[in-house]
Amino acid sequence: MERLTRQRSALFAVIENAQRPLSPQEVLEAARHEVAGLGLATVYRNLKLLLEEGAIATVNLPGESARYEVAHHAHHHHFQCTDCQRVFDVHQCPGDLARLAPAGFSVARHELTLYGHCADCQGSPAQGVGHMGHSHP
Amino acid sequence: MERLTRQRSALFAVIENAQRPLSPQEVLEAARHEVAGLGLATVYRNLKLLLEEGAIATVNLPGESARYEVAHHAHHHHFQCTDCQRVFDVHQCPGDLARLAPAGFSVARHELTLYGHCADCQGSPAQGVGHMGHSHP
DNA sequence: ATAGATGCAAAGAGTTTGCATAGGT
DNA sequence: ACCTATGCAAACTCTTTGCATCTAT
Repeated sequence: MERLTRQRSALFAVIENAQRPLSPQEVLEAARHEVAGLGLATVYRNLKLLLEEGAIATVNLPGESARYEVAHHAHHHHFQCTDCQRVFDVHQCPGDLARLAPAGFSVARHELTLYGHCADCQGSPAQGVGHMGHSHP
Repeated sequence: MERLTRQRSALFAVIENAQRPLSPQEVLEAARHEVAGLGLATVYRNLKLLLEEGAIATVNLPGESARYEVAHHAHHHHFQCTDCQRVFDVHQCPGDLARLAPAGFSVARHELTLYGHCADCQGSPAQGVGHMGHSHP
């Protein structure tokens, strides 16, 4: 049976309260405010557990390592700001993408990532406003 | 100035002749048929060089490490077969995705990946026909 | 009390870099 | 001859695993 430890709840709370998908490192840093000696291995182990029980979901963007967000089962996509590197949810979907595949191929699923400037980075071409740290410093 | 070595031309030939994006490991294995003692570091160094001179392009799919293909500058997307893991080009594009982003966000670019069964894997639910190896054995 | 969870450190996988040598030009 | 490119091995980053200890139940 699973146990409710301080680290597990802190870790989940961090993901739940984030307004965007977080990397394991970001989760570690945020959760350490709550649980001082938290180790990175514990973060990875709990991310795997939370994934298995469906509490969180993996966000994989092209060329980036995995981020994690609370599982909101609705189909959605992601937007990455090319200034601040933060990732945001996009709840719209172009739909009907099956027709794009070559003849003889069947399409079951798709992933879409949009790139551009987020609302905070519109005016400032080199850095965001600084709500949260950059993924790529 | 750059030199034309056996390894560099073999390496580029492999990518040029492939009908799909290849991983560094796949490039190594294929190029070794031509240049016996080829090292992985040489593959990585030449991939970087070929990228810089615009001869090849990186193909980044969500959750996968980078693959490489010849640079055909036309905008296109990719399809990954969920059976054989191979990646194929998709030359169609849904277009007009800017409208999907949240208000205040500007969209400059997008990446789209389709998933399903390729032509070869239509009938066989567990493995492909075996033209080339699986990325995830 | 007991079995799962933690933290540390070591082990893996993928990619990059340092260095002496080989080989284009 | 010169100087880039190569191959090997070590370094690095990210993630996973082994193990002794801790702790929720």
